[in-house]
Amino acid sequence: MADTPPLSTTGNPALKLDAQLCFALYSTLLGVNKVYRTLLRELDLTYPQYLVMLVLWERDERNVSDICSQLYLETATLTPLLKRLEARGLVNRRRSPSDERQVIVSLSEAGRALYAQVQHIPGCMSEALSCSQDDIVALRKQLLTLRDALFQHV
Amino acid sequence: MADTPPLSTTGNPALKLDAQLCFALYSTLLGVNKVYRTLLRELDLTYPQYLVMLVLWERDERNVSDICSQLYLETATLTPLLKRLEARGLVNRRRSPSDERQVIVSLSEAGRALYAQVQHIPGCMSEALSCSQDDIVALRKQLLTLRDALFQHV
DNA sequence: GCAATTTATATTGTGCGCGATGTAATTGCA
DNA sequence: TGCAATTACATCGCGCACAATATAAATTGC
Repeated sequence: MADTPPLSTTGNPALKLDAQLCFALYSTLLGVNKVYRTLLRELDLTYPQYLVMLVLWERDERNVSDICSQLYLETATLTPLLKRLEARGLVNRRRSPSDERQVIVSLSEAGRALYAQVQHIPGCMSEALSCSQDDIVALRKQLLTLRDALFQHV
Repeated sequence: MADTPPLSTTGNPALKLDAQLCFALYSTLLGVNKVYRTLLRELDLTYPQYLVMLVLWERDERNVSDICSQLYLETATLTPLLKRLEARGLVNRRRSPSDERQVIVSLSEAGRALYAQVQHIPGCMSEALSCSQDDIVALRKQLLTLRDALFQHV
């Protein structure tokens, strides 16, 4: 039954695209990225670069693995990204004197100053989501539960 | 106020990473991809490739822009992906005789046969999400509402 | 009937995102 | 003390994802 030729009327309903939570997540994120691209274009930042700036604005002087774990990314992703931010003059990178294996990432003056230029972004995104603040809070909570389950599973 | 040096106690609360719905979405999708990578490794498929196969299993013989619009992707993303699936022998690509601009994508015999090998995947993913079916349905619905708002906004 | 426009797909360049692998610094422990 | 194991980061290769651009086919307007 399950492995018969997949005609739309006979296929496994769980394999239908429009039934899948993961595709809803995936395609929604495509939309999020699209909106962020327009919001961040004038700052010449990508969304992942913006995320790195957000974590540094919250707490400066962090090593790479700190940033990795907060953003759920691998160093293979962040090392080149941080080098691009350094090349743009937004962050500095230096080895920790106490542990030469660690690279300490810190905001440059320009990186700190950029904070003033992103104040409107949460509001713009909120508007794009056109969704009540209560819904946003509830949805965020549900997603974090999912995220924990997914990362725990692997 | 908003553009003072971003100390963690004085910064704009809306710019805190852990308050952001979009980061919850982003990081949750990283987890989804991680789980799919392990599930799809034995089939040697990536998640976007799996999505293309899903849409073809639902309805075969579709042109590229059909697939693009159903997956919310651009042709610049799908054209190389489809060529890789063709090189793997899972799909065929041919120009439409009635409109030479269109490329019709269809399942090969191997592509159809692969359907039998993915029957367990929704169940595995469901388990990884460790979340009630009702929650999944509700969450999916909320995400689709968000997605519509985001794509309408741009 | 043919130029202008639109449509469908392809190409190029840039930036993620990560598995696999490498290297140097540090730690642990016999 | 010495050396194996671990940790922190970097590098490489591949596959998305898309903006910008190109090209050819089809359609429209006149």
